[in-house]
Order: sequence, then structure tokens, then C-alpha cells
Amino acid sequence: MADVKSGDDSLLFLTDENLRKGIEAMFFAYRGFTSDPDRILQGMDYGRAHHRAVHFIQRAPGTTVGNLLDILGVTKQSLNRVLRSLFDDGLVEARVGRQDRRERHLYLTEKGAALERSLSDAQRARMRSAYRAAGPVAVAGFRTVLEAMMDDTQRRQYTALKDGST
Amino acid sequence: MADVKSGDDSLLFLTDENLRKGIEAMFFAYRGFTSDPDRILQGMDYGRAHHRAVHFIQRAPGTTVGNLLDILGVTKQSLNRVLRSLFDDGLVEARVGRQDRRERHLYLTEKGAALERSLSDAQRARMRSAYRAAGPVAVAGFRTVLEAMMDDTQRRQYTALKDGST
DNA sequence: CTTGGAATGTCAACAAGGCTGACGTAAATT
DNA sequence: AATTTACGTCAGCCTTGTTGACATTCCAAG
Repeated sequence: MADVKSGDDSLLFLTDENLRKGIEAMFFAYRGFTSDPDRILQGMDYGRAHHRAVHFIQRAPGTTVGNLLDILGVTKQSLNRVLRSLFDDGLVEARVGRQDRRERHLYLTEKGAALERSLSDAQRARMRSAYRAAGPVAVAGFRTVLEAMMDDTQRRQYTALKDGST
Repeated sequence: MADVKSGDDSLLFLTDENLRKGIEAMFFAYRGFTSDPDRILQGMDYGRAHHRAVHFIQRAPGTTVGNLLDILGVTKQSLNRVLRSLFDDGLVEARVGRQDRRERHLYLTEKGAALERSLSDAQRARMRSAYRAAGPVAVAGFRTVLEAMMDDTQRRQYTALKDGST
């Protein structure tokens, strides 16, 4: 890692100043990233945690509670509180596993799918506009850097999702 | 800007599937992004909110409370709780403004700078490794897309910081 | 067939870090 | 002199995370 001397060209993008800019860009961009769904959810009884749950259930219908726990990286108590309200309001339903009847497979109801769509549409609209403004080459770089920023565990989950439903 | 019909090539990167991957990449990458400082802070009496405050005070020494409120996008009550503990522990000091004596200008003490450095080092290390793995072209794209994802207000703040101390 | 462990649900208690509303003070501005 | 600005603070609330403990159901291995 300390091979700054291996060549002085093209390593200028690794200066502390550039890294700091990247850090701040992540901070501000993430705020934008979450702002539209947050705005939609405020006023309803839901928050960002519900958005995440609904997103990943949509993404991988039939996923189990345990799998969702791994992806979201929270405790079961925390997730359960969220899931319970989604059950109660008829946005998500859980079906007992056929093979392993301890497992609960999670699915969005029509109502749940509708909410997910509205959140997803808003978030994708911002993403689309950013992508369009930046162009395909920039987008490829964006994804490459993000992937390199993940922990191994997270990257495995990301890749599994990415490939899973392509 | 809605010129989807203007050509069918090279717009494939705007598919919903690609947008969804970008969204999930943001989610997982942000977790990695915050994980190292979070790990360092846990156990101390501090959290992510303290990290943010200390970061931007380091970035713009002498900044006012009001300015910090704008950047962080939280209420003064929320920020005040954080700042008070930083004052009490001698990590940050506030000096009354010379021109406008209502303003408090914020500075890190030696101790505060030391904490900031340890957090910043950890976060930059991850960033540097991601940057190096991705290469300069990808990094440029990364920054371009992130900037395009921000709200106008946030982008102005980001740009002001970016240019301010270059 | 029994038993250990896995997958899930749930109760209770707590902490961090957001929020609103209300009020106070000092200083600048009009 | 009156108003506005910058900041601090008290009180209370919400969301979302945490730990710990315990119950249930059920697969799988001995």
C-alpha cells in the first residue's frame, strides 16, 4: 500500500485531499439518496427501516427472516418490530416454509407492492437523473468504487442479489 | 432531457435493473463507509454524530454553529447535545466572534484533532484502498455520479467545501 | 425416538440521535 | 427603542438500533 514511490504519475488521485472529497461526496450524496423515500414515508407510520425491509422483500420474494437479518445487518428484535407492523397493516405476508416449516417466507401483498413501487420510483428517478447526467462511463466507475468500498461480507450479499435476479 | 427516443444505443445503463443495482450498491457501500469510524467510536461515549461534527470542524476550522447546522442538516437542539459533550471533554472549543460577537467559532483542540485523525485515518484507508483498486477513471466517475445525486443545496455546500480548502 | 440445535417470535429495558415547541439572553440591526 | 439574529437549553417525543431472557416449533443426528 505504501508504494507511492513506484511511480509518480496517475497516483495523484490518491491524495488525502482527494480522499476527503470522496468522503464528503458520500456523505452529501447519501443524504440525497434517502431523501425522497424519507419524504414519502414521513407522515405514514413508517420509516427508513420499513423501506429497507420492503425493498429487499421485493427484490427477493420468498426470502426468509434469517436471510433478511443477514442482509440488513440488524438484530432480529429490531427487524421483528418492523415486520410486525408490516404484517399488521397487510403490506407483507409470511408463508410457512414447505421444506423447513420453521422458516417464514416473506412476500409483499398488493398493498405492499404498491408502497414499494412508490418508494422505488422516487429513488430510481433521482438515480436515473444522476446516471443520465453523468453518462455510462462514469456510472461504471461509480459502481466499481462502491463495490470496492464494501466489506467482503457485504460484497458477497450484494453480488448474490445482483446476479440472483438478473 | 427526456430524449430516450433520440437513440437506442448506450442508454442501456438506464434500465430499472441497473438503477436498482446502483441503489443497492449505495446501501451496502455506505455501511462499509461508516463501519470503521463506528467501530472506533463504540465504547467511547461518542457516535456517528460526533464524528460528523468533528470532521467538519477539522475541515473548516473557525466555522460557526449556524454554518455547521446548515451542513449537517440537523436541528440546533440535536447538534447542541453533541457539541456540549465535545466541549465538556475538551475536544472542541468555541471562541466568540470578533466581528459578530453572537457567533461562536469552533476549533478542535489537540485532543479533538487526535480523535479526528484516528477516525479520518481509518475512513481514508478504506477509501484509498477502494480508489486504488478501482483506478483513476472509475474514481472520477464515482465522484461525478455522487455529485449528480445531491440536492442543489447539498451540492452547493459540498462544492463550497471542496473548493474552499483546496 | 429422543434430544440438541436452528429458525423464529416476543417481552422488557435501554441508548443514540433525530424531532418539535417554548423560552431566555446577548448582540447586531433597523 | 424595537426587532431580528445567533445561540443555548429544558422538556418531551419518535424511530431504530442494542442486549438479555425465554418460548415455540421443527429438523436432524445420535
